[in-house]
Amino acid sequence: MSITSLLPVADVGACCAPLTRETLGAADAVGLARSLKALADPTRLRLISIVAASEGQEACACDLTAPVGLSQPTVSHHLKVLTDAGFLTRTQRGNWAHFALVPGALDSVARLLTSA
Amino acid sequence: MSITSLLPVADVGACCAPLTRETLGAADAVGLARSLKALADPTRLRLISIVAASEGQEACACDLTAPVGLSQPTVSHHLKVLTDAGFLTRTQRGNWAHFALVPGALDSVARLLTSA
DNA sequence: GCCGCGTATTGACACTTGTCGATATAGCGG
DNA sequence: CCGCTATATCGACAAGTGTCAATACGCGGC
Repeated sequence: MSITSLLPVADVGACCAPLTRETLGAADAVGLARSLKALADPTRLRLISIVAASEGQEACACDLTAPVGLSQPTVSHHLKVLTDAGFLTRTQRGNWAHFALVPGALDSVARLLTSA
Repeated sequence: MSITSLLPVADVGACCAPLTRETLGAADAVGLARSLKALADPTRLRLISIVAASEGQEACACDLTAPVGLSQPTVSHHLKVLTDAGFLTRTQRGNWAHFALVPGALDSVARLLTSA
């Protein structure tokens, strides 16, 4: 895990004007890039997708390992990255960990990329 | 440059339903991740932003090196990544290279991230 | 034809990242 | 209290990435 991910995360969307409206400051660019980096992995995209498709937009970690076909530690790692980046929330319920979409997090990033 | 970028690029948007509508297939996930990877760098975001803010959404490469404060080869590299990913187009005019935004490319990616 | 200028490519380097096996931690049921 | 199950962390490794200095390429002017 890089140092960068220890800095204030979950600032998704609390940023700036869309890319194409005015030129991005260096700091804003770093922040947006951090969010995009968290998304820029096929496995993580699929995990988000699966969670989003689950009812209540929430899924048990135990149901996430098989679909992506990777080892349990690896999936756990990806879930942590997504959680640290503010796209998922983690709640422990009994013995199981449940991950839910943070409403609006994806949309915030999308809004920054949109020109309209 | 990794092998992946040699595969059919510029397929931005010619993909699939939004992440949150239905679960992403493995292949689609790889494609979207590739697009996001191209964007997930502060320097590249700033380059896009500068190009977008230029008139005609087009800028000369000579005007792009100074603002980001990196060496000329590095900027050239980033511009190539963005071009290969289908976000910019390159046109040589005399001695100078001009880079323009591909209309709708960013929006296509944004649309895949949006739930609405 | 040669030179100078703008841009791209190459080679090298440190750093980051995705992955796994092994291990640690935490909660439940007996 | 003990073992079982689910999840997280650790350590290691290969592969990918951002950066630069050096060099090559291409075009216009002299």
